[in-house]
Amino acid sequence: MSETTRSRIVDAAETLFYAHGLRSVGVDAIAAQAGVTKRTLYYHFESKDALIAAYLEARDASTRSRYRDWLGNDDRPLPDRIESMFAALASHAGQPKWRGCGFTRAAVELAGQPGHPAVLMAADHKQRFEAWLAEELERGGVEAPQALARQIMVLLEGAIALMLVHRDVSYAQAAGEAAASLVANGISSAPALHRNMATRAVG
Amino acid sequence: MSETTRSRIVDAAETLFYAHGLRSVGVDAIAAQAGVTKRTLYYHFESKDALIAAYLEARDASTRSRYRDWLGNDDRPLPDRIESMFAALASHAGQPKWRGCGFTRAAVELAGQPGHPAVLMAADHKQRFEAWLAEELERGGVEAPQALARQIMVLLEGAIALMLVHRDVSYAQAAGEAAASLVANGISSAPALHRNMATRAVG
DNA sequence: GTCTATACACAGATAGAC
DNA sequence: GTCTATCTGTGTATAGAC
Repeated sequence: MSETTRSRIVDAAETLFYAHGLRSVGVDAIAAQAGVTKRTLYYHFESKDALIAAYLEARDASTRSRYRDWLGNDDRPLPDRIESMFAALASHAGQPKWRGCGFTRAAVELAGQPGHPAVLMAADHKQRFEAWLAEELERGGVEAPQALARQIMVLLEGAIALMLVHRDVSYAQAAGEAAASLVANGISSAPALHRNMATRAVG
Repeated sequence: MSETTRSRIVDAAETLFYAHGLRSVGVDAIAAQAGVTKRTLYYHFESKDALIAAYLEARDASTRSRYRDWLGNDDRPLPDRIESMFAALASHAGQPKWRGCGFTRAAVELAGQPGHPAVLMAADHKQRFEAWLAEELERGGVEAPQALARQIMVLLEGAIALMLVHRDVSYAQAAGEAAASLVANGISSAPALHRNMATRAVG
């Protein structure tokens, strides 16, 4: 079947691109991993760039649904849900095969080519993610959901980058505590309900 | 002179590696940019990896001194100084040639080779940076300087990554406001002195 | 649709003259 | 110390048979 061949190629591309990066992986390696020849790969994909696009498109939905699971849908307080999301990220990042965010890494690798399709796809993904976060925050009763979503994005992104550099998942915990504090302070402006941010942040 | 030739090569490497990435730039291009031949380049550097190391070493001191300038040394309140640092980052990131953090980008490009010297240099640089931040926070009277320095690192790193992806410097502003709030709350635990984080964060 | 074989450019690195 | 010329591997992509 053509569909299964194509999907095998995409699976191989996902595995190798995420593990080693875009430029480090050649189409030879992807074809070999998929169990086909280069010629077959080029029958299904016009170019390596098209394969990169297919790789990122496959990751988009799965990544967002993963974070949806991490945030959860229960009736717990929103700050706790946010902190749980960061805790799940830390656990995920501790796995040996974890290599950060595939979208950010693609944008970084192609930073010299701002118009590259993969860079645009990365920006779209991040924007959709941020919009989803804002929706969740709004449903949770946050006063300024968009501004807060942006700050949580920064914390997520920074934690991922530093966990990748240092191989130390504690950055996600520090980020999660900061995020939870921001959310807690954004839900109610009554002073009595404010958590002590310094205490939480130091945790 | 041998020294000037070598430094011309390093300058060329800095320009090209930062602009286009490590793997995208070949030694041919660096030699051409430096005005020497490949053979001369290989007389001064054992390998491309050695050249990459020289590139990162040259960036280490300059990057840290740049942030030192941005933070300033005056007697303004620490939260304002931190926010100024993020504002300066935003201004810097708005320049057309800006391409994010060279160290993070190196670590990302080489994520598939965790033991690579450049990855270790990136980790060292980040660690030194974080230690410097902690010192400054401690001098500013912050209660938990190390934990706070780590959170500010996360905010810096995340802002840089998202500015690179979106080409939108407002992420640095959002991060700066969050950082200033964290610092303000970390200086004094007296409730009356706590800034309203939500108000600041939305700004 | 999938194969074998190959074109063509460019990568990092080296030989040996001057 | 710097040059011209070259080696060898690998990169993306293609020709043409089956």
